[in-house]
Amino acid sequence: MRRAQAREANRRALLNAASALIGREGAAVRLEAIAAAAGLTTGAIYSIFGSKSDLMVAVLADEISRIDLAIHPGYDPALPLDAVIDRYVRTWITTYSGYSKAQTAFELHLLLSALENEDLRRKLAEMLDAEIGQLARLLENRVIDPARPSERTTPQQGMAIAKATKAILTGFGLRGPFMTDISDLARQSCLALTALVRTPPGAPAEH
Amino acid sequence: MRRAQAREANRRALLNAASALIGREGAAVRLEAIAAAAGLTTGAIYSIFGSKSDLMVAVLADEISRIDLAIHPGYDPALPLDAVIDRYVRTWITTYSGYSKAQTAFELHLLLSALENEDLRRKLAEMLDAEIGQLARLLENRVIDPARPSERTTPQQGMAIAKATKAILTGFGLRGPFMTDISDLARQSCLALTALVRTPPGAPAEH
Amino acid sequence: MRRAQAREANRRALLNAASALIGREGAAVRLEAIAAAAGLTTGAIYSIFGSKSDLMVAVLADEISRIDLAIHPGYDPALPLDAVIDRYVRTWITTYSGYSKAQTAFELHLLLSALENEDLRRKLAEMLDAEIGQLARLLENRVIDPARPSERTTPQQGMAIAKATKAILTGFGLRGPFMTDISDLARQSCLALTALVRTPPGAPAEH
Amino acid sequence: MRRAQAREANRRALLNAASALIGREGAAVRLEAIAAAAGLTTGAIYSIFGSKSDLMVAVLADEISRIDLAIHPGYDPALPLDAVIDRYVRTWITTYSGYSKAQTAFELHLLLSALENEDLRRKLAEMLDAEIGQLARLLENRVIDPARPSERTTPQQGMAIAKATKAILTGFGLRGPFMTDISDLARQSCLALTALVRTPPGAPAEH
DNA sequence: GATGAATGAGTCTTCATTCAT
DNA sequence: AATGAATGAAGACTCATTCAT
Repeated sequence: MRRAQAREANRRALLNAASALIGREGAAVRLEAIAAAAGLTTGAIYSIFGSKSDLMVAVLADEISRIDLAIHPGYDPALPLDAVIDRYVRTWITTYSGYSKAQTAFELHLLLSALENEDLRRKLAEMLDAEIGQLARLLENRVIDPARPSERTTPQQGMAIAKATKAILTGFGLRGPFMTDISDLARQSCLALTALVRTPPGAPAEH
Repeated sequence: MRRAQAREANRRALLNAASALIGREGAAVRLEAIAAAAGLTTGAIYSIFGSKSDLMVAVLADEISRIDLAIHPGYDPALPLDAVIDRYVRTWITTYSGYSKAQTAFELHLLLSALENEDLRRKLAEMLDAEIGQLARLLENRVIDPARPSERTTPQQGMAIAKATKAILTGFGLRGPFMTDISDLARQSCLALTALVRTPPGAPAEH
Repeated sequence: MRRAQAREANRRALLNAASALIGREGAAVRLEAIAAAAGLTTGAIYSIFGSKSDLMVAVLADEISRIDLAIHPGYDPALPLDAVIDRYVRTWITTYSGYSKAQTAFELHLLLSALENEDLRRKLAEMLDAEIGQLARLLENRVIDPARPSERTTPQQGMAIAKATKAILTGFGLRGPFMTDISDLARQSCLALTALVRTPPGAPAEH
Repeated sequence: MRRAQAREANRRALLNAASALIGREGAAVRLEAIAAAAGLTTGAIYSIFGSKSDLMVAVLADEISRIDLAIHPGYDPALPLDAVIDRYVRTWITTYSGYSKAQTAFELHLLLSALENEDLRRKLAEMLDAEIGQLARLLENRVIDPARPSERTTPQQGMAIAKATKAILTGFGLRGPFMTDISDLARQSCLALTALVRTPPGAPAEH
């Protein structure tokens, strides 16, 4: 029994070390560095994970479950659409501006690994889907225009705005290190996205 | 004089070969493969570009200017804002859907390198700025609402929409490999961004 | 424990192989050749020495200690100064005449590297100091003139002769490839250096 | 005729550039660097010298003739042996302490090249022989012991001391960068070498 | 006679992976 | 189960040399 515990502890140590080092140095970290940071040797990685790529998958899976744990609680159902978005984006901006370059780098590395590894790709796709789903649920059944309180977002509309919002935030996030202050524009852009579900006086142009 | 032409032809051949191979195999392509595909040798790459990483930067710059070329051939100044955006996004989608996973990966690689290398960061920032500037110029002085033809986008407004548009396209581009068909949503989202400059009947919510 | 022994054996094998090949082909030997001659692979060299240049330093240190080992096995304390020198020089000549041109070249290479690399310079300086120190200890407290057995070399005198002896041997060694047979002259010159500590009937000329 | 002059000028420029760069960077200088320093291109080197190694030979030959030009004039024939040596060594020390590391490096490079190229070796051997011959002539027919003015050095003795002196100075010269102040010891050691031709009261020990 | 663009062989170095202990 | 020494394939980069202009 104690054997199994020790092994689990080693697994954890390696996972943490890997996560930290990937954030700092990228996916090209040497296994020896990870092992050393965990107080072990490369052999242990092979004993526990089988290969570098398997270790990477494990790190991603671990990261995903960690994020899931930190998920945001429901907002007041009475809030109108733009208020929800505004709140969400403000939270995102706050969180993101606290992000170090290293963390951004870490996510890019994960994306990259996922692009090169079908297993990872699927896992990441699931994770992103779940994330979007959560936001979509937050955005559905919301009053769009306070003047017409009966008109509320459908689940499909919630999903559409969720996807667009996530996309624009991703875009601003990545371009952040290359531009000057974007937080205001990011917020206003997200609010502008509510136009996706606003029926203008004229005609909505579907393709 | 023919010497310079030959060199330029070689440069082009290398750029094309590199672009194609990176699209197929990712940024890890061997220089020898690129050189061979261009009918040259690795030495030529060093003679012309100086190093692998410099070649990469050149490829990216070339890629960007290629997209720009495909897009900006002078739009009719009479087109209203949303028509210009619609056209721009359609072109982008066409170009981008021809993009392979590997090409996306290539861009991520460059972003990452740029995060770790101040020189590269600056270069990339410049390129992105220029890119946005071009789009901004396309979007300025456009009729916003056909009903009020005298009201046109200011340069500041053009810049704001350009930034937001680029961000959202970046976001959709990156998330593409992990989502199903996003082209319609991408287009509509971009159009929704025109809300950034539309004066709603009610009150504009500045922070 | 056997692991450490095996590693040490590999270290030795690489050192010997390197020494032999450098003697035959010069400092430009390929690492692969050295590794192969030792029945190992290039990776082993990096595992054990870290780099080619570190291997080179190790070879030199080994070479020096080998000569020292061959020479200093405790000379009889009763031997007078000139006998010790005579013996020392004879050993040196024997060792050195086994030296190939390439080995001389190897030492020149190291000297050069040391002139261009402060780290190496210090290391080499230490090694040379130690070498001289050993010889100096061999030469101190020796009877200078059998007729006056109570008069013995001081440590300072031992050091002076050691330095001069080493210098002249270095000189003869380097000039060897460009001159015909110098061994007799080398030996006699070293003996002549004892004049440094012999009180001539007349006056000692200090500067 | 002007063609030939231009070519000769280019030859000189390349020779000078090569000499300077070898002194600074060693024999591993790239031809392009030499050519650039001479305001030409690598092709010119091949046109004029044929190959890198041929250029090296030409540089050495040039260097030799330059040194020959700077040769020292005869000393007063009445000076006794040790005075001549003393004077010679003092001059050497003065000259040598003005030597830059680069110059020492340059000579080492020449030695090295000579060890690897039979042509160069022969040329250098000739040069060194000539040098020693000159010193030998300076040292022959000199009074050894002022008390016995009729006893003078034979040509053979002059040659022997010359060889030994040159050797010890070479040795001290090379070890200079690795030791602290050696000038006094160098001078005294050279004077001690006169013991080679001094008949001690006892018996001279020939092998 | 000089140019300079391209060649291409030559080598060091890295690092995931294996396996005897 | 972990160690850690050795493997060995992979690849970037250098630079003397060639040759069409």
